[in-house]
Amino acid sequence: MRNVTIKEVAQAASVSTATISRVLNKSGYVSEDVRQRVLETVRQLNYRPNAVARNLKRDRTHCVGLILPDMRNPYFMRLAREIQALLSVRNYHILYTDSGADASRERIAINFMLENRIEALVIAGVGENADKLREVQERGIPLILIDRRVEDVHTDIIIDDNKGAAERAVKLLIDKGHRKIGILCGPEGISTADERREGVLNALVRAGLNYADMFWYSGDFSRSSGREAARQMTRLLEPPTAVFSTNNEMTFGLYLGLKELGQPLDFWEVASYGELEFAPLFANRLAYVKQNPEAIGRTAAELVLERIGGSDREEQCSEQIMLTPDIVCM
Amino acid sequence: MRNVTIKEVAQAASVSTATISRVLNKSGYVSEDVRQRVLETVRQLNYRPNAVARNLKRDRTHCVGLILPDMRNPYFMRLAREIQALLSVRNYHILYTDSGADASRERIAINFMLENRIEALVIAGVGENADKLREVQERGIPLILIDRRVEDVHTDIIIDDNKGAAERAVKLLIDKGHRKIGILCGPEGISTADERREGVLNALVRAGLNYADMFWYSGDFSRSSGREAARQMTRLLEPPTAVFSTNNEMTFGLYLGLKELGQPLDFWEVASYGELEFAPLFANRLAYVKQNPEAIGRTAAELVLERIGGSDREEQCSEQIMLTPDIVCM
DNA sequence: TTGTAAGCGTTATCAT
DNA sequence: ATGATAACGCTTACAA
Repeated sequence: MRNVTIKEVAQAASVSTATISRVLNKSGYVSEDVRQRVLETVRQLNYRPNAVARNLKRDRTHCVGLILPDMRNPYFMRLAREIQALLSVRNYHILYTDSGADASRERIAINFMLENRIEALVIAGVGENADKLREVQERGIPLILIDRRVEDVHTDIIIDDNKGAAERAVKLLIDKGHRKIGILCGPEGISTADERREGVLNALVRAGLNYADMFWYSGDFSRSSGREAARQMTRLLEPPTAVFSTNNEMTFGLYLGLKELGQPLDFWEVASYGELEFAPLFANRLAYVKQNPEAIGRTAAELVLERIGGSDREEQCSEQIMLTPDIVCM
Repeated sequence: MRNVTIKEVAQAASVSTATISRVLNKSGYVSEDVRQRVLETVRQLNYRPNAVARNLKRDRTHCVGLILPDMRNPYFMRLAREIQALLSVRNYHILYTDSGADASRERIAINFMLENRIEALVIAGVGENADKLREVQERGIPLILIDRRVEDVHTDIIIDDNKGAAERAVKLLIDKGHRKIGILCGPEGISTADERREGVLNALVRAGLNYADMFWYSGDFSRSSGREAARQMTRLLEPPTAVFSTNNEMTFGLYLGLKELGQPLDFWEVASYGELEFAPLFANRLAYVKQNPEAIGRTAAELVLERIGGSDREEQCSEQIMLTPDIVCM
């Protein structure tokens, strides 16, 4: 069954396409009986307007792009869900891509979205596509960074106080008396990783501890790198007595690693940046930085609507919205 | 910076729009020097073709719709990620909606997708929109059901052998000697819930056990209903000695409930339909039906491509692909 | 090898 | 209150 066009509806209802359009968009005047007749014909022919044509004509798509590094991470999905929920109320829809934390896939996704004339882009970027992101801006598309900064891109951003929170988390370990701490870092270049590392350093310095006394593990925010860290740290002659993991997936991996190694899960005092959903089930000796992905999502959605629908003053100031997460001890 | 149109590029390169189009699409003949000149101009003007216009003209959007009931459930997200990965290789993109297991939101999403002329729809439906789904089919859009059936909709479907797997899981509990089992059911009307319930009944009948001797809890596949089940079951004068939970979220909730009630996590022998990512960390007395969302995603993606690109024989047979999950004991 | 122009399905302006 | 009709930005016969 081919799709019916507005022209065919017009013919069937013996009115002009303009009238059909007016009825369907509730724009302009149309007499009640004609309106009824049109509506009836629309129903009979099961007419469904072609949004592609409408988008071309109106030069708006009601689509917002969303690019995230991993849709299996509940943190990002809670965030995504919140955005979607809020935008859908205003009849905006999401073109969603999982970049897999891969710069080239991210580029492809941005290009696709550009060609499809998304009206705004929300992205937790891998950090290497500053040029593309600037292009987005130059084309007048509101760009909203979430979770991570991108060097040389200046725009709205919604982000944790990564440094501060990491510092507090590590301080907590130090206050409990730990002097040798395993630090599981994320990939350099990702702003969250860098800032959290800075926070760690701050905490050490303030406590008069030595950088070199810690065990530094450089991971990639993945589960498997957390696992690997566990393996390495248990093998040390003098293993750390506590661990600070800079993201939730690595923390998860750390526990998986301990389990595989036959060690008890409370082998270390652990502090984690980011929550583990299942932590309440078993954890003791665990503290975590409680992020609020829903808040980020909500703020992002509001900002999108503001920027899209907003006034036409060309230069709006870009906002940096910083969230201060709590630290939760189990 | 307004978007440049093909016309402007043509002017700047002093050729016709047709030539630009030919260069960019590598279609038809164009001399090498003109080609170079065009490419250069395209670069200089930073021209980016308008996919909306192209889609209208070509009558294809390269978009596939995906509707899932909950993007926070890792099961669905693993599935979604796999679909996306495979489709993106063939330059297809995903229009993704979280229906929140809500029929009316699902309707809205389907309508939106219909208007936006998606080329195929993959959906784990709530079950109440058979009419809409049939409309999708009638419009010639390949429809692929995953995970759940929808009554009166006949099309490709990729699905677990829910009944068989549930039966085996319950048999396992019975074989271990359990005679009073708590059964955590999902919402009636959702095919997975219904089929798993059937599987349970089969297992009971085959073992000569009495329906009425079990504790039946009717939940909604959510974490909180699992929690509530734990509360009710521990309050019984004669609590069950084992539990079969018909989905992963309820199993999670069950454990959360136990924890809140101050009970040990191995209070019950548990069998769960669907995996808990963190189960390896603590679980004993847990068996689970190991689903394979990646396989479902992969199969769905392949089917989409086959249906879209496939030959034009109008009537292709619809396939029912049934996966047989293993049961894993921890 | 290149250009002209019709048309994709809408919306919106201008007549009437 | 309604109808013609010119766009929107592209692709693709068809001409040249």
